[in-house]
Amino acid sequence: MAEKGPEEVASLALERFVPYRLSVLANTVSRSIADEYAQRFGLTVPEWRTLAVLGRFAPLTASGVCARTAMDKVRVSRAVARLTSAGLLRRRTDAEDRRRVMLEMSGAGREVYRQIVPLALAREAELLAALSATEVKQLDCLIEKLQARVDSRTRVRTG
Amino acid sequence: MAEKGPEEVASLALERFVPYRLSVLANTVSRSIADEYAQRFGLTVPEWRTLAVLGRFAPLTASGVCARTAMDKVRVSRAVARLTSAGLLRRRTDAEDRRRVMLEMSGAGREVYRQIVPLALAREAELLAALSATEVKQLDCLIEKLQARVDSRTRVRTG
DNA sequence: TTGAATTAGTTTCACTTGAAACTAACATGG
DNA sequence: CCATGTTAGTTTCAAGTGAAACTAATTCAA
Repeated sequence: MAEKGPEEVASLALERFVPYRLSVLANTVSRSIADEYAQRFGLTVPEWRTLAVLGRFAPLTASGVCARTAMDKVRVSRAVARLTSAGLLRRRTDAEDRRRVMLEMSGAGREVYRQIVPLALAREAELLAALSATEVKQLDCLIEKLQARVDSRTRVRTG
Repeated sequence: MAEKGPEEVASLALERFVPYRLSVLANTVSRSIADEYAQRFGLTVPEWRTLAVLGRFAPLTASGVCARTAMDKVRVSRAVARLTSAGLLRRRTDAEDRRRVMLEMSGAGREVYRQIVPLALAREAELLAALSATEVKQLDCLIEKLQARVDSRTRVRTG
């Protein structure tokens, strides 16, 4: 990309480097949303993600949560432990296979979920308000393609 | 976005949720590059970022590194400490203001930099190979707009 | 059967992280 | 001057993290 003479050392403009920019953007976004989850609901990101997938796919096993949240089993295990002791989740050992723990939200969990979903959607909308409808579609498409790219490179680590 | 009847609770498809997707993408990308830096050079991401900005703007103070890497002063302080003890950086107390530490790469640091820059650029190119030239420009533009959006919302924390 | 291999989930441990407290040096108003 | 405030950078401490080790349950092969 950058031209360089015979004696010149290649240099790199960090502020133009896509991996860096993606990382900064994603962290800024995550951080600001995470702060709000923490303040209003006392939830961390792994906890919120766990609720999010249980809101759509309950009951799920812990590994089902892993598969749908891109979190490893250690994070899921801890998120589930905290949510359970906070009374937001119910755990039930599967009778079919007693290694498995079936997870679903309690009434209190559903109540938190009911409140947090519109908030999450509003934050997303607020972010995407920086873009036109066309750009939002472009973004969707670009993320999809880039993720497919890195997935094909990186061996998928299913905890 | 999602339709819902009077009794239905709003739900959220995590796999379509932009903040989540951005986070997963950025982390996958960062992780795969970080693994390579670690294997080949024994460098962490904060260390590499520090070298990257010193490669273009040396000499810099620690807070200059902060400003150009979006890292807080604690991270920079530690990255600088490790790089210095690895012999890749030279620290010199500024005579003008003895609180300040002027940083620049040592010969060994420049050698590592010289090797790591092409590798970083190659990894970026490999990622962007998933996209057409037009899409690369779109990506650039979208990241810019989204970052500007979150910067205007989030108070900038200059350590 | 039964013993080896596999799978689900938890715990341990060494490491990273960042807010807050801290140290040292500079600036400024009285 | 000197006391008060501010700035540069470091250290502390209480979390979060994930690889590896672990426990317990299931499957599979001989």
